[in-house]
Amino acid sequence: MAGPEKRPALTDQVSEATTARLSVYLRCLDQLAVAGVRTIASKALASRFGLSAAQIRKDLAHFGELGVRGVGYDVEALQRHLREILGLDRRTRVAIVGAGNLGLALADYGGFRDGFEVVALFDNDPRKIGARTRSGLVVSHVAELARSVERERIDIAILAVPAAAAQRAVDQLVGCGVRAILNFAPGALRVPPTVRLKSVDFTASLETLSFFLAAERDGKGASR
Amino acid sequence: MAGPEKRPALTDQVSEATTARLSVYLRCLDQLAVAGVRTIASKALASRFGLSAAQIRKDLAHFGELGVRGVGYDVEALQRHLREILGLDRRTRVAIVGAGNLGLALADYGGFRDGFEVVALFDNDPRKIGARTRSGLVVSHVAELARSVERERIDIAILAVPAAAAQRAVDQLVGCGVRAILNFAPGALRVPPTVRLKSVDFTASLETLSFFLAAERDGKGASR
DNA sequence: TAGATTGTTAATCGATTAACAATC
DNA sequence: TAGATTGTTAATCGATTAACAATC
Repeated sequence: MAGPEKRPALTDQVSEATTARLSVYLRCLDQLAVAGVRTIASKALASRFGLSAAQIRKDLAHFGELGVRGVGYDVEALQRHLREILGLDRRTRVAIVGAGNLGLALADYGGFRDGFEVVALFDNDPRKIGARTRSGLVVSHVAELARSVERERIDIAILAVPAAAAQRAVDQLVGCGVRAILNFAPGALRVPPTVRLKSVDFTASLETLSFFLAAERDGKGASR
Repeated sequence: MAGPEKRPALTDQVSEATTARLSVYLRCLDQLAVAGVRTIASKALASRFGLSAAQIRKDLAHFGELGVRGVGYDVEALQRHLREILGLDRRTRVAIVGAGNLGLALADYGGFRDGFEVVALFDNDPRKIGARTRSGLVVSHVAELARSVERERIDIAILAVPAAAAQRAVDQLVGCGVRAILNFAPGALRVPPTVRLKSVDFTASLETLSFFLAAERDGKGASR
């Protein structure tokens, strides 16, 4: 006799690629809602980005029957669903580690979705401690990290330190109990399997473009 | 009788994923070289990040016989090869469009590889024109874009404008003949097939992390 | 020669796309 | 009912991994 059905965890079923697309779908729905569109078909949605309608339907189907056959998706309802799926229906408290150019820019960046609040900013350079961002956030010393993560109930840490300092900073964050890290430092980082690390390696992205330019220059270029 | 062998373009053979990894390999080799390591096996290299040795060998094999059987890869030689493959053996001239927090931070960011030079910075806000970054770069009006792209021989444009302005800016860049764009604005963008667009959507990455936290909270969380 | 490690081919895995029955 | 479009299953495609012959 079989044991009780153990449904596989949602995060195991849903690929990283799918998850990343959910954000893009939501952003598009926001535009549609503003434009007064009430209902949209996967095909119409697909034509807005370069994706296939089947992929959109499959991505969304992970989370239940979100559409209506013969009709399409209700824009507002799907917005609400995606917001909830992405955890955007609650406040997410963010700490930024690294108060250099990038860390400061991210602290004042206006493009995060409602719900994300940058509540702490750290650096290890004594000269930066106590400085204020334009939005009034004060730079704290990383020695305060553990205390702050607990008191401020940090959900996600954004890492904006130089590559050479990144692994140590990650280790500190993990030691403080941070479960999710968005890393802007280039290069590979190690985290224990319980911690989610997502890296935004824009230097590598830039070098990818450089690769394509070099290949085209050499006449080995793409034909696309 | 068959026509002359038409070798498929290098950029068609090599996947985007492979290309992105080349940067990471190179960064690792730089560390090894500094540490005085002369030779490294794919297996040892793999253990440094979470990748498999087979994948590294396969990635590198796209570009010729870069290793020595029975021995491994010569660190310095592989460094040189990767630099050349990635086009890092020449200067790459970069323009940044958008002089907000992020654009200014990127203009002064110290982490780009040698060879990348930020030579121009644009905005459409008259109040920002003429301002100087810490490194002395002057903000120009986007109306100057076409002239500047030609005169400054811009290779790559970095887009750091708000989401709402991104598509228009992309269209302008494309109109000016820019062939490669690194985009930091969230959301989907359209470019003609001749232009390489690489997006760094860190807001989507942040929302991905938020998704995992939400899933774990609901007990649907990952088991990994 | 024996041991090690590559480059490459074959097997596996996962993600995307196509097709279609279900159903509004 | 006819037309449209979903959710889902099957087919395709591509990328990763495993295996091994080549060779230092």
